[in-house]
Amino acid sequence: MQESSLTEAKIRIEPEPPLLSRLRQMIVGGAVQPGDLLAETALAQEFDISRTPIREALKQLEREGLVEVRARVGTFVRRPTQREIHEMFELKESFEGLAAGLLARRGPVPELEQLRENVARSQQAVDSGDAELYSQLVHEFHSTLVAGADNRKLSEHYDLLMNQLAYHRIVSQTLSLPGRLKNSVGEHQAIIEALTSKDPLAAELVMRRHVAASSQSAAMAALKEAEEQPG
Amino acid sequence: MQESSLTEAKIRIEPEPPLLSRLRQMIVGGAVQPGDLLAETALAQEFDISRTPIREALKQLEREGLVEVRARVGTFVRRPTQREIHEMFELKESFEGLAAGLLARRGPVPELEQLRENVARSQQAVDSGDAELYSQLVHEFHSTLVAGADNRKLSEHYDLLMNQLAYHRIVSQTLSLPGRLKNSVGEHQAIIEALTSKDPLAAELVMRRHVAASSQSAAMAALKEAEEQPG
DNA sequence: CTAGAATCTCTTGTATGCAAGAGATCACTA
DNA sequence: TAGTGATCTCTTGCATACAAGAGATTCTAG
Repeated sequence: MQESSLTEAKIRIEPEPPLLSRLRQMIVGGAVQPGDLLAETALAQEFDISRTPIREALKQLEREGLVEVRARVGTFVRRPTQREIHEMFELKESFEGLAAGLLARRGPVPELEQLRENVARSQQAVDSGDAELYSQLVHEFHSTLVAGADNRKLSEHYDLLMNQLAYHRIVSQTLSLPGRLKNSVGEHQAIIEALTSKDPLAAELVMRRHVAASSQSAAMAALKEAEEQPG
Repeated sequence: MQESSLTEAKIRIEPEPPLLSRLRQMIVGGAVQPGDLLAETALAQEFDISRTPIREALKQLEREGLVEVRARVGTFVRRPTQREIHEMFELKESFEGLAAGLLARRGPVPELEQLRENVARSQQAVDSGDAELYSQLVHEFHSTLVAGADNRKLSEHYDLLMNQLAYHRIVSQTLSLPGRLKNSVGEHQAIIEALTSKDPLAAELVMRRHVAASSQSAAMAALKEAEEQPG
C-alpha cells in the first residue's frame, strides 16, 4: 500500500451524517416498531436522496444491532431477544460501575456538581409528581456519570449499548415500579457521596448495586412488553 | 412503515462477508500500516469487484475504529492515540473482569477445563522457551475466558475492542518484559483457582489485577513503538 | 529565488440501471 | 376443498458513470 505523504491527521471531531442520526432516532425513538420494514427505495423517496447513502446508513445500523438486513428480502427493525436484553443489562452494570470508579479517581470535577444539581431537580420532580421529567433526569444522571469518567472509548461502547436498549428504556423507566422512584433519588444521593469519598472501588460497587437493582425492574418491564407484543 | 407479514425472524448466525474479514485482517495482521491509504479503486481491482462492496466494508471498518475515511481525500489506516490505548486497556480490564465474574457464577463449565489445559501448555511453552507459542496461548487464555462468560453481547464488545488493540497486542505480547512471562503462568493458575472458588467478586478482582498488571507492560511497549514510529 | 495562483490529478460522494433471489399470490389439478 | 406449481412483484446486491472537492504540482510574476 502506498504511504500517505500527509502529515499525521489532526484529531478532529467529525459530525455524524444527519441521515444516519435521523434513521437511528426513528428506531430508538419508537417512530418505527420492531418488525417494521425499512425499504431502501421508500426511504430514498422520503428523504429525497438516492438509495446509496440510505443503504450505507442501514448497513451501519445493522452493525449497531438496531436493524437486520436480510439479503434480497428486506431490512427490518430488530427486536432484541430476552436473552440479549439480559446480557445488555449485565454490560450496563459493568460500564457504569467502571465509570463510577474512574470518576471517583478523578477527584473533584465539574460533572460532580452536575450530578448534585440533577439529584436536587430529581427530588423536586418526585415531590411534584412529574414522572416524565423524573424519568428524563434519571437518564441524564447516568449519562453525566459516564461522561464524567473522561474515557471516550467507554462512552462509545456505552452509547452503542444504550441505543440498543433504548425502546426498552422507555418502558422500563416509565413503567417501573412506582415505589422505586423516590428510592432511586436516595440511591443517586448515595452514589454521589461514594464518588466524593475518593474510594474508587467503593464507588464502583455502590454504582453497580444501584444499576443491578434498577435493571431488575427494567427487565421485568421488558418482559411484560414482550408478552404483550408477541413477535 | 409497512408491517412485515413475515413471522418472527428465526435466529440465524449470519456468516460475516469474507471481504470485510479479509480487509480487517489486513489491518489487524499488520499487512498494512497506520497511515497507509486504502483507496477504493485500488482495492476494487485487487479483489476483482466493484467499488460498492469495498466501500461498504470500509465504512464498517471506520465504525470499528480501524480506518479513517476523509471525505474526498482518502481512507487511511488509523493509529490509535496514546490516550485511546490507555482508555482501551481500562475497558479491557473491565470486560475481562466482568467475564471472570460471570464465568465463576456459572460453576463448572467446559471452558474451565480448556483454561486448565491452556495453562499446562503455557507452562510447557515457557519451559521450552517458545515465546511465540506462549504469546499465542496467552491470547487464547483470555479469549476462552471471555467466551466462557456466555454473554454474546459482551463478546461483541470485547471483539470490537481487541481488534483495535490488535497491532498493539502483537508488540505488547512479544516485546513485554521477559520476566513477566513465567510470572503470567502463575497468575493464570491463580485465576483458574479463583474461578472455581464460586466467589464471583473475588474472581473478578483477581482477573482485573492480572489484566491491569499485564496492561502496564503492554502500554509501555505501545509507548515505545509510538516513539520509534513517529506519525 | 520565492510567493502565490491556477491547474491538474486522485480521491470519495451520489445517482442510476440492471441482475438475482425470496416470498407472496394466484391459477390449476386431483 | 386442499395441495401444488408457476408466476409475479418487491426487495437488496452489484456495477458503473458522473459530480465535486481536497491537495499536490506546476507555472508565473515579482
